[in-house]
Amino acid sequence: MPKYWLLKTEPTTYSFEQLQKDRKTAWNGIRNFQARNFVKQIAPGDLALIYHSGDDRAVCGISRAVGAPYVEHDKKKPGEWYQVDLEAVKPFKSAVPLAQIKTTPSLKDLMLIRQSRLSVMPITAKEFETLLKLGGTSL
DNA sequence: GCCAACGTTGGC
DNA sequence: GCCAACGTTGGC
Repeated sequence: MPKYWLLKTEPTTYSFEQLQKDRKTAWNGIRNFQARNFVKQIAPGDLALIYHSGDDRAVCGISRAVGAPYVEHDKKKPGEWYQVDLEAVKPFKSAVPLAQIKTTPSLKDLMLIRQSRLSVMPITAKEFETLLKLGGTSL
């Protein structure tokens, strides 16, 4: 069984649309211990929803991990950081805005809401399904 | 090791 | 533009 994740990105830096164009990318640049610990737990085949922070503030598509996480070194920030390769699966028919997430009772426990700065977080299968439904999309 | 100052992220 | 939350840095 795949696990489910929510990955946050600033769309002016790297957007889901860009991932669709690239088809596959190394999801990197994570420099936060809590987020890194989650990245290490991502397994090939896991599904990750992509959330745009900043002006969009919406969940806009589905991606899949295509390999195991691997080490990324950073001279400016010593330590072992991790990245993972993702492929675009499909965009949401309609993006699910943060405001809607906040008013949806079954999504009230999303870490996104409680800890807005965390960039990688696990979500439950139920939360994943709920978000897909709100986005008018199925796999 | 503590804490104040500062920087960054992200929402409003 | 502002503020809250959190992380980082540097003085002691």
